[in-house]
Amino acid sequence: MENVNLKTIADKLHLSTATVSKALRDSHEISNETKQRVLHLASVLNYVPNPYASSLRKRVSKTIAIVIPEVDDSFFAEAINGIEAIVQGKGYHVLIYLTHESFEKEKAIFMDFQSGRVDGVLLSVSAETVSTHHISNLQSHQIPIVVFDRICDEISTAKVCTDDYNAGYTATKHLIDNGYRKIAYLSISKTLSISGKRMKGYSQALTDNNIPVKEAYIVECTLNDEYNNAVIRNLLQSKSRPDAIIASVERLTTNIYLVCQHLQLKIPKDIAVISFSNLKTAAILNPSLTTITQPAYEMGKTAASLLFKSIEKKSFPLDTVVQLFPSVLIPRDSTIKK
Amino acid sequence: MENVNLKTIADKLHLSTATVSKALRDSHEISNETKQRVLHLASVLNYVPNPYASSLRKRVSKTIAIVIPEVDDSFFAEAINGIEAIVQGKGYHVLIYLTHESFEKEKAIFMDFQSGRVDGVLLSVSAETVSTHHISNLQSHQIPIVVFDRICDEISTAKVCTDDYNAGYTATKHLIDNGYRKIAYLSISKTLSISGKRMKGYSQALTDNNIPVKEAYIVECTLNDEYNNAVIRNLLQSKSRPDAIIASVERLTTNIYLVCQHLQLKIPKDIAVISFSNLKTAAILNPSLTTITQPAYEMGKTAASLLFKSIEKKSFPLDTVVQLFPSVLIPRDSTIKK
DNA sequence: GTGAAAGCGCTAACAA
DNA sequence: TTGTTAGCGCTTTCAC
Repeated sequence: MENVNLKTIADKLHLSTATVSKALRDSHEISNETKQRVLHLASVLNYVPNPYASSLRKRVSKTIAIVIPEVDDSFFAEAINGIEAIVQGKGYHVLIYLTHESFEKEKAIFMDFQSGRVDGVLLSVSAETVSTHHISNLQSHQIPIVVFDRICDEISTAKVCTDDYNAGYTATKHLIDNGYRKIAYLSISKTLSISGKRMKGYSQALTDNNIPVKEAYIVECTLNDEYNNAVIRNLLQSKSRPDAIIASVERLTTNIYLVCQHLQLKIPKDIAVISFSNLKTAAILNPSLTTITQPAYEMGKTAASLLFKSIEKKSFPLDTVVQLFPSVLIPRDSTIKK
Repeated sequence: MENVNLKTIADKLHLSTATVSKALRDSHEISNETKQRVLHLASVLNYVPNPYASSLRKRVSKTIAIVIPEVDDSFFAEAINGIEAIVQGKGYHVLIYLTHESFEKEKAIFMDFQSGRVDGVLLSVSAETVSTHHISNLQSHQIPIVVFDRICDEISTAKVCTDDYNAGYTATKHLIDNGYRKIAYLSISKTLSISGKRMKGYSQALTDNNIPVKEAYIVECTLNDEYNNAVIRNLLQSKSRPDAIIASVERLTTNIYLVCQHLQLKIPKDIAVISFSNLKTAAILNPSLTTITQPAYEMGKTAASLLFKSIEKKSFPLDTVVQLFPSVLIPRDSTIKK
């Protein structure tokens, strides 16, 4: 099949490409009759404009990027759905990039964006991200960026997130209220802001309840299941075994449950478990899992909407926007002794 | 910050853009000294080539598309990881499109691809997809397509999938072997090939074991949780209640478990459950879930590799390739009475 | 209301 | 080895 372009149509109709172009974009300069003829032929010939020619000329790509650590996570999956709902309506396209928690990858991706490949970026930073030059650097190229969930306080742009300090505090308080005092916290990064804030909430809740914060109870996990299992096993076999665990990310849940099974520790009798999680299966786990759940879909929608506000009106001041969403603690059996 | 392009570099170095272009692409025509000077200045100026200019000129986008029904599903999430692993290595970019099971959306997306936006497409068809014109139409524009998991027999291109007939048969046989005979099948689409094949395996297994196939036991579900819950509730409250359920997609698991909880039906005593699923939490559900699990990551990798074979060598015959992966039945407590 | 011409940034053929 | 030129397909002045 031939590739049909403006010239094809122009030639057949004895018009110029300029006229055809304008007709297709419904310009007022063009007579109705011409518009009809052009539109008709275009549809007959199945004309689809070349987006790259248009991008090159207009310096606009009609494309945004989503840069996230991973997809195999309910929060990000749901957030993508929210983003997509907005993007869809705008007729934009979505490039997706997974950093797998690598700062190097994140930097390389952002470097590439200087090319004008995308009109805006939705970012959730990697666990390894320790500086924000790549971000501000891109901003200096007038590419709007909205960070969501895993934000960086340092960068000056719109932030869509939950109140992680409070969430950490609430989770810890919930455990304390249910009779647990030896509470461990599984982090995924020392540097990640959300992890840090959740942890601060955790420490503060302990302190407020006269429970000393124990270094040994703060454990850093990774992307590696083997490693995480080992770390969790160690924790649960240590002589001062905790009686509760807070998992700062969804994916640690399975590790914890399996290690407990393996060690024949009963949840919540021997050990309580609460997880930051959007897992649909939380309610049907054995036992059902108490979660801190974020409004992922709404956060995705909001992040995308903000980004488009800036794309559509570049004077829109992203840097002043902080959209804080409430996350909710959903108490289930994993933290409540019968 | 200024946008630096070939001309910027050429001017500063008193070279032509052609020379700079060639130098950057390490052409043998260019002297080493010139290459060094160009490379150096490019890195100093932070030059990033405009991908759309290059795409326009070379008629190659260095971009592929993933078109899938949804992301919030472990199979697709893992498949994306596999795809990304390959794409990453090729220096390609990934556009992602979610059809949310809508045939209309799928068609519109494929229509757009005629523009040359992508060099290839990885597709898992929507549940509503009833014809394949949009696919063959795109193929006639020389865009290679690889279908994975949810394939269409009619289209002539590479297919990466599991043996769904066998999987359906095996699942059913497993239930029969464990003493269940009133086995229901939850489908998501009458037209979807994988759903049909899994169902055929189901029927055949029943027939082979002298169990009549009951229409009432074959239930079509949707994307709507409310609706699915109602349908499942009906099924489980009917006077001829089944004693086992096969869920043809992962996301129905939570519905089934919750309805059972609600109706106070015990799994697997009152009702067995087996699901096509890649859920990481399968092993820690209450009770642990027997699954038919597909090698999603490998399938994603294979699909992407095949696509690139065709992109890189357009004579590569995709249409003869069918990569059948084995899915595995992982028996757990949800189908095995104690 | 329509068209000619220039140009977005890059690459490829061809000249020098 | 380097440069000139043309052009990918589209949009946008500006002239008619």
